[in-house]
Amino acid sequence: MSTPGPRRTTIKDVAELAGVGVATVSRVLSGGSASAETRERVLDAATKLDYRPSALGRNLRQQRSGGVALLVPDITDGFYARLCDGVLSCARSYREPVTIGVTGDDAEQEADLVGGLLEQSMDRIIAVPSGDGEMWASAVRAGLNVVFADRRVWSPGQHARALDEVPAVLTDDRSGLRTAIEYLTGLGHRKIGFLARQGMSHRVAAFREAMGDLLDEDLVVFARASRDSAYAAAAGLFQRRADLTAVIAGGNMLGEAAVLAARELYVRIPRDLSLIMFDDVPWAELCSPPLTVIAQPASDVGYRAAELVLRHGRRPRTVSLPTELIVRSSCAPRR
Amino acid sequence: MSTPGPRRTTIKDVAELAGVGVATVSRVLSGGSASAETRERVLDAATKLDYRPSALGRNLRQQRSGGVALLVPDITDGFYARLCDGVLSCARSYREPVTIGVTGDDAEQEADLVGGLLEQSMDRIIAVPSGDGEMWASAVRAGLNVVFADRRVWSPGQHARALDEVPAVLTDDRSGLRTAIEYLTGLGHRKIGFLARQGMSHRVAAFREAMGDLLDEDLVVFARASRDSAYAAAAGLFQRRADLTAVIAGGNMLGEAAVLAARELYVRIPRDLSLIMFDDVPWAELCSPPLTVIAQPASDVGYRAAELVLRHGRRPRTVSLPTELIVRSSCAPRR
DNA sequence: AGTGCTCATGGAAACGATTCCATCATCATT
DNA sequence: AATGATGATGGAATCGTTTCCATGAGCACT
Repeated sequence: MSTPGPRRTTIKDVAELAGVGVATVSRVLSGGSASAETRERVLDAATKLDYRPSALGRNLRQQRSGGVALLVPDITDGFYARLCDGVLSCARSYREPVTIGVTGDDAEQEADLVGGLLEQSMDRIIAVPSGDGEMWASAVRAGLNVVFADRRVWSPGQHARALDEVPAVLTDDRSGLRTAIEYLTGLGHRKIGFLARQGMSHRVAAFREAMGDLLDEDLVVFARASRDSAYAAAAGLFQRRADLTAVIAGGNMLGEAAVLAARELYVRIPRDLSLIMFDDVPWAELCSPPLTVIAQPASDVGYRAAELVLRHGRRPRTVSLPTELIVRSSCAPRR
Repeated sequence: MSTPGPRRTTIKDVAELAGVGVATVSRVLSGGSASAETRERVLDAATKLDYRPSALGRNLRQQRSGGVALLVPDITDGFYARLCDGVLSCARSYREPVTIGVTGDDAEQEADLVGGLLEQSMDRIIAVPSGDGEMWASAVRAGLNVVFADRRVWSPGQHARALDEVPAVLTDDRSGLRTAIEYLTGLGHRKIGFLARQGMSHRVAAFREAMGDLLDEDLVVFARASRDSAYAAAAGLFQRRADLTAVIAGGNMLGEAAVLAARELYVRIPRDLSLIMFDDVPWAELCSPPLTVIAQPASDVGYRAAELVLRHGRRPRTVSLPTELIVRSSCAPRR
């Protein structure tokens, strides 16, 4: 059935050809000390045999499989796609493979995925967490090396501080939202809505805070992770509250849904409704009208997170990356 | 430094608690034959100890690491993101981890990545191939279990047929292009351009074939994998050939670039130029004007490819998934 | 009763690397 | 010249699983 082909060349073969012991070969190849002459003989033999150390053997011995895992809610979302890209590009320079899983913003799937990783003895993981702190706390206790990206999660109990030590790479949503809201209120808007997705509680909290007295709790709505749900949430909000004059979409899928729903309901942007969207995606400029957005350095978030988990040096608690309001044509003064 | 914590429970512990040999435990757990009583005792012990077999040990023994690798040109491209999603969702049901790499449509990076996978003893890979047949042929000879997705590559020599056996999941570009071109010629267009990206030679070939006598080789242009390059290619074509009245973009990034370039150059779509884009992305509808597209079932491509590589049953050579022309507002009769 | 067959079973040998530890040579110091 | 320190070296153990093989029990048939 399978190819009976020539056995893979092992460290033993190299040792034999070089006339040394396997231990010496291992040492030379992983930068240990050896005499110049031996080193040369080993290296020679290795190249002659085109020897590639088997990750399998190494992994078993070291009780950990190499590589990094990456958990995102939805790889189809441009933001997370860029985040992945950032991780991938950093990991590449370390020659570490990246295993990706999508959680769909669902705690159960997330727990499943993490369980699978544990089974693989993966011990490094970058996650956009969806689940409860409980699960992550136990994962950390199990020795998993976690870095949070885009959002984080806190220790459930007031005693357990495990999660509070987990490094995280976030975007500065708070300040992004603040400038966005300043911009909108400057245009005269008072009734400002927020379209959120499950798992965006940090962003919602920032919105609430930035809105201050203006906050109308009825104007923040939640959608689940799907496009349909986003559309339903947007359409529902627009129909329910005719007095709404501006809305902030918590992500590009929400923004897309908002544009679509507005079009469907004959709500004109920006004449009837001003729209600001989180995340600057290429189509925001192509859209009609071009969308004013809060740009986030998605790729950098991924890259930095990967650095944190891979370099593993002395690491800062949390790094926060700047956001930027890019004004295009989807906002107008309140009429 | 590392936790001195309680040793991971191994198969040996289970055997001990159940009062049987390790071999028996292994058999029971992997569905071998055993007496009812033994089976129960083993299962009991396993649950009591919360035993999870270590993938590391298994992998070493079986000389192959589990999981699937997936190579795409650019995960930031909506089409490939959806393809990934399809693969991920299929792999999930098999509980197989997926390792993703991006090639950037570059043969060298691709070869690097494949080398890395070999080192990891990954033996199953789904790839959108960029490189030459040589590399893939040698990978197949090395025992790699390859399935091509979205496009394929043929054996370099006329003797070596290794690659021709590799299964592939493709979209029916040929028929998609044919209907698109029929549509355009029906609107009176004769000078039809094609915006391609490196690695899209199959699509270009299909375009050439479908164009027949109408083909003007000067109207097909190539871009590299970046957004800038796509923009440059589109702008170059539009400026160089004022007689162009219609253009087909070979992918959504090319389409985006075409819209942008047209806008920049005051070329009005569809009045001055009709545009059809490969791949129906959400923003195509949001764009102004909404874009006529050749829709491709990206997610299905991924899913089917994953099925092929994971089920590994008797497998068909190649499966071709239908495309669909979705007419929106980016094409108009030639004036 | 003896022979042959089918099972369940457990010991032990892989798999390929790293790493502990003992050995030995070399060299400097007393 | 004897001792100690240093450094290079290789044998062997180890990681956790699967799988080969031998053993022995149970049973049916001659």
